[in-house]
Amino acid sequence: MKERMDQIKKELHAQSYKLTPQREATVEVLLENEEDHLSAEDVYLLVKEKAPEIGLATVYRTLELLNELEIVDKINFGDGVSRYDLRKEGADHSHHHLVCIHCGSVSEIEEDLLGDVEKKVERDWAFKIKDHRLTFHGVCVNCQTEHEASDEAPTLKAAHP
Amino acid sequence: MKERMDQIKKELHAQSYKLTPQREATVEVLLENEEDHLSAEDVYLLVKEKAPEIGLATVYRTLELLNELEIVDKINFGDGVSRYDLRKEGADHSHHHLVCIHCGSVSEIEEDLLGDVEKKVERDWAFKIKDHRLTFHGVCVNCQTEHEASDEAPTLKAAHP
DNA sequence: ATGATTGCAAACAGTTTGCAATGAA
DNA sequence: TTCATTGCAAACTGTTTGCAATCAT
Repeated sequence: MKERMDQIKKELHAQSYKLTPQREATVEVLLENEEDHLSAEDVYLLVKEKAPEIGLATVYRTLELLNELEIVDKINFGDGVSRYDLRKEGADHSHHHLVCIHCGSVSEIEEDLLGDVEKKVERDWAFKIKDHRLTFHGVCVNCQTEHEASDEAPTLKAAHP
Repeated sequence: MKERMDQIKKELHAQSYKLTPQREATVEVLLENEEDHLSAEDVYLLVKEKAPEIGLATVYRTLELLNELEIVDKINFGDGVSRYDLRKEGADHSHHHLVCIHCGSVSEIEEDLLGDVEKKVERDWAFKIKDHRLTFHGVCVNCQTEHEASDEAPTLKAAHP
């Protein structure tokens, strides 16, 4: 985690952006909540604990900056809120998401499942792909078992295989 | 197109929703602009030509209704606007989109490219998929050729193969 | 020293809602 | 007739912006 932070600092410097305490605190929050999909407001509240003077506008500006630097992906699950998802170190694409339509939980698929599909799209549609957004809407394991006999039994325990 | 309209009317009736002129005009607009990805405001302006008294709120309410009935998919390309995409007759999933990061154009892939991927996700993540959102961000054919020698020559003419 | 960055408040944009009036069934 | 639906305006929510003060370099 420390290394990732240093690397991000380096990237900011490389583009001659200043490393302010506010930016540092924001990145810290993102690192500490890698698993989550925080909205700007969420980030704001968490950053406030470390840097109480920070303003919401600064959080927005920082998140936008991180998005431009491709450190973070701005994603959107259809509620009217943008969420910010830290990229894995070295990842060159946004990862996939599973959104449960019962409980609202969001989990991630880090494995890239689109390799073949992208090849096909680039070939058949002559479209040069730079990034993607893939989200599945459905029912997560917990909700499947809670909500009585489903018509198709779940096979695995969840978690990334 | 006429048949699709009748079918939609039937679906409204089936759920005992009333078929008002405003709803009819809205559906008409969606049918006449199937290729586009209209925002609520876009739809509003177009519907106003047929039914000048209509209010924006009614358009929003109608689009939400159509979304619930799965006649339309509410999609979001990351600008802060929801867009409404008419489903193909009988389609049980949202189709895929290609968004050009140069010119902003959006085109559609109607072929379902996710069959295998979904099988894998359902199996390995024990997630019951109900729908998906897949968008590729990249450079469309036009922009590839305009913007000088790209490092990889486009092979096809675009359009759905 | 100096231009980038910040906090604040005000401005915006898209969407939702309360309510009296209207209209489809 | 009767309850869903509409139009309007006002309310809301998330996000952006202008500006003087501040701070990293």
